Amino acid sequence: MLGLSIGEVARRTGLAASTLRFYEKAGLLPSPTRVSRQRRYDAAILGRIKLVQIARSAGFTVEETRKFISGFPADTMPRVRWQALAGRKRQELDALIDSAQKMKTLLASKFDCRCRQLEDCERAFANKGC
Amino acid sequence: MLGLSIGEVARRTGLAASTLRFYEKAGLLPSPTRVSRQRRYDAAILGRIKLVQIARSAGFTVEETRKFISGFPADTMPRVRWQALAGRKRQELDALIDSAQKMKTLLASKFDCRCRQLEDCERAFANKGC
DNA sequence: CTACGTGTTAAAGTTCACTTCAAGTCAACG
DNA sequence: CGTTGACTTGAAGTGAACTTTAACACGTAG
Repeated sequence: MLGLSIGEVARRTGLAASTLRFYEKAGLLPSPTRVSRQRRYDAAILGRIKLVQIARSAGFTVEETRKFISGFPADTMPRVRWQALAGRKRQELDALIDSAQKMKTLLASKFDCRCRQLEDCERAFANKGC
Repeated sequence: MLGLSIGEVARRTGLAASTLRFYEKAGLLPSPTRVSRQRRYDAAILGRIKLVQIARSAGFTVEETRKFISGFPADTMPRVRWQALAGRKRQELDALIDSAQKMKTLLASKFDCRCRQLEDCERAFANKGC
C-alpha cells in the first residue's frame, strides 16, 4: 500500500477527516500526493500530526501551531523573531501549568481540607494563600 | 465607600465590564446589590473572580467553572457526582500539564539540540522520544 | 439646563475551530 | 449496468466566549 487514505489517518490519529482537511488548508499539514484526487499520506505524516495535537492540547491556537511548525530552521521565520515568540509562549505555558496545578490542588482539597466553603476558597485566593 | 462599581471591579481584575455581566448571567458570579439599577460589589467579589480566572486559564469552560463553584458543600451538587467530575477533570489537567511541559521542551530545544529540522521532531514524536 | 461620564438592557455581531451539507467523482462489487 | 462506500470541493452552519451596538437612565460639573 503506497500511502494512507484520509480515513485511515483519521482512524489512527483520532482526528476527523474534516479536521485533517481543515489543518491542511490552515497550513498545519502539507498537501499530500493524490491518487485520482484522493489524498494519499506517507506514514511520516503521523509524527507531524502528533506534534500538532500536542501543540493544540497545550493551548496553542491553530495559527500559533502553524508558526511553531513553519518556524523550523529549514523554513522561513528568522531566528530572532522565532525566539521572541518562543519566549513569550514559554511564559504563557508557565502560567498555564501554574493555573492547572492550582486547580488540581483545589479539586483535591475541596472536600478534605480547609476550603470547605466557597468563601474559604475565595478568601484564600484573595490572600494569595491556598 | 459602600461597594465597588462594575468599572472599578473591571479595572482591578483586568476583566471587561461586559465580561463581568456575562459571567453573572452565566452563573459564575452572584448578582450584586444595586444602587439605582447600578451594580455595587463587595470587595469579597475579588476573591471569587480570581478563582474564576484561574479556573478559566486552566482550561475550564465557563460551564465547568460554574459547576466547580456551585459544587461546594453549601450548594446543591451531590458529593459523589462532584467527585466523579473532579476525578475526570484532574486527569485532563494532568494531560494538559504534560502537553504544556512537552511544548516548553520543544520551544527550548528547537534551536539548540537534536531537533534542528521539523523532521527530527516528528520522528522523535513518532518514536515517543524527545 | 445641558452635557458628560458611567451605568443599564437585550440583541446582534465577532472570532475561533471545527462540522455539516450539497453535489459530485471514482473504483470495485454483483 | 447500477449501487455502494469512501472520497472530493466550497460554502454554510455551529457552539463557545465574549464584544459591540443601540437606546435609555442616572448623578454631577459647568
